[in-house]
Amino acid sequence: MLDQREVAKNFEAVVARLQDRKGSLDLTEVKTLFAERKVLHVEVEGLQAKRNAANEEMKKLAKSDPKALESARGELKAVSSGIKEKEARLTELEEKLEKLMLVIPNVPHASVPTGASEADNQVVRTWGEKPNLLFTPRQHFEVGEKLGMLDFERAAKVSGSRFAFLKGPLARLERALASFMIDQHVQRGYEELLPPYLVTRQSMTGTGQLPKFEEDAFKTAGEHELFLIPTAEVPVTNFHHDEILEGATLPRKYCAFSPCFRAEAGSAGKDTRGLIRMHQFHKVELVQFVRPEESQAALEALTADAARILELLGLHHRVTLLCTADMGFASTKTYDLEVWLPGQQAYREISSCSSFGDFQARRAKIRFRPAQGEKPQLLHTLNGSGLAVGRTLVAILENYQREDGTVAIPEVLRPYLGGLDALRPV
RNA sequence: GGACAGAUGGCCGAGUGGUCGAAGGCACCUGACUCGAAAUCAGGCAUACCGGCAACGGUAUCGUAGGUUCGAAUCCUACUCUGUCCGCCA
Repeated sequence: MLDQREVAKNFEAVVARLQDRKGSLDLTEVKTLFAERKVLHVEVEGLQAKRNAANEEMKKLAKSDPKALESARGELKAVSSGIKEKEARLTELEEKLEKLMLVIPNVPHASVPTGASEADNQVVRTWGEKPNLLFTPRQHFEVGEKLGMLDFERAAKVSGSRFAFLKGPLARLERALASFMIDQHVQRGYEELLPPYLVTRQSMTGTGQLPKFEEDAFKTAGEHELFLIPTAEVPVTNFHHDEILEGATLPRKYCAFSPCFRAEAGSAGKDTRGLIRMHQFHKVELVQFVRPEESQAALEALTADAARILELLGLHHRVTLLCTADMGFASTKTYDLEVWLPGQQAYREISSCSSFGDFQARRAKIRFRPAQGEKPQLLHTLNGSGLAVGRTLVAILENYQREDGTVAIPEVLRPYLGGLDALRPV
């Protein structure tokens, strides 16, 4: 959520920058409501002050003059009900304003390129090179099925489309990847959290998934409404909901492994084959809580922490800076990590690292005290995938495949697989 | 699922319908004392919004939402959450 006062103060500039995003919205109503609210607010406060003063008199009359008390009581009753009416209108206005504010996206950082589509994203750097395969590389699902370790048909029977069973060594590889990533991040100063996979509406609103993107989420049936997390970002960011952190304890860095659940509404027909786009997948997430002045540097560092996993796995990839049109709702700036998939002959997103400014902190009420005795203020949040485990598995299957259908296991993962050096057909 | 208990400031914890933005304590800040520190003493110390250069003044906030009342932290109702015990279960 944006700061209402900032929006009111720099209205033109904010509107202009929001126009650069896709599907920008009209903010004139916000401006009008803000002005109206201010007038009404002053009015209500004045009336309340009068009532409070009158009540002081009542206190005295109660002792000295019971008769005058009775007549004054009638008058004050009218005053009180008048105030209540105005208060109700004010509440209504505020709710309307709040509702509008909740669906306004974050303002892109000045360093974010303006663009009209993902074609305007900028490649910032590239690591490694495309593997030199002396045969026509297969796509990961062909590799997996040939190995007899990937079963979409049975998954469809059990759960429908966009689910998969992994079998044997491939299932173990998925677990190994997650453990490897977590171990690496813990070594780099991230604290591991194992979060709840079901969260409240409030938590989903705190990080920005709601109210605007409810159709993307799975939620529980029945009167006990809970949402399946689309990413560990939601529980981990809300870990500090409504808290004031001591400045000396910043930055706080967490990593978390979790399954992620996504309805994938509106992506019908996209990536229908394979493991790229699933209703359920595993991800290791990095989340940071930092001082505002440190968030830009923290984004660079967090992105590097995520990219480092790809480097250790020897996977060729590039880092792109998303343009204004391609950024997520809550983000001020986002780097995507795109891994090379020889089977697809394409770079595919495997991590998305964002800085949110105080946008999430304002929604989730996360503050810090800069120094003892100083006033609490909103901190900045960041997060990024480190990495999407399923897509990493895809990248390994495609990049490490051999002509005979076996798949080499990257050195760094072998200790997690009992020394296994390759996947071989069963 | 059943039975109780509770929800107050950064933390702990008092609170009779008006004298309560809220005692007291802890933590923290300033000053005094001290060579310095500890201890002690004095003062300060919630958040948000509005007005003001400022001092300061006003308004709201005691889990959430309603209600009663001239007036609610205090009374009533519902809800949420937490704790304890019992049952059930991985």
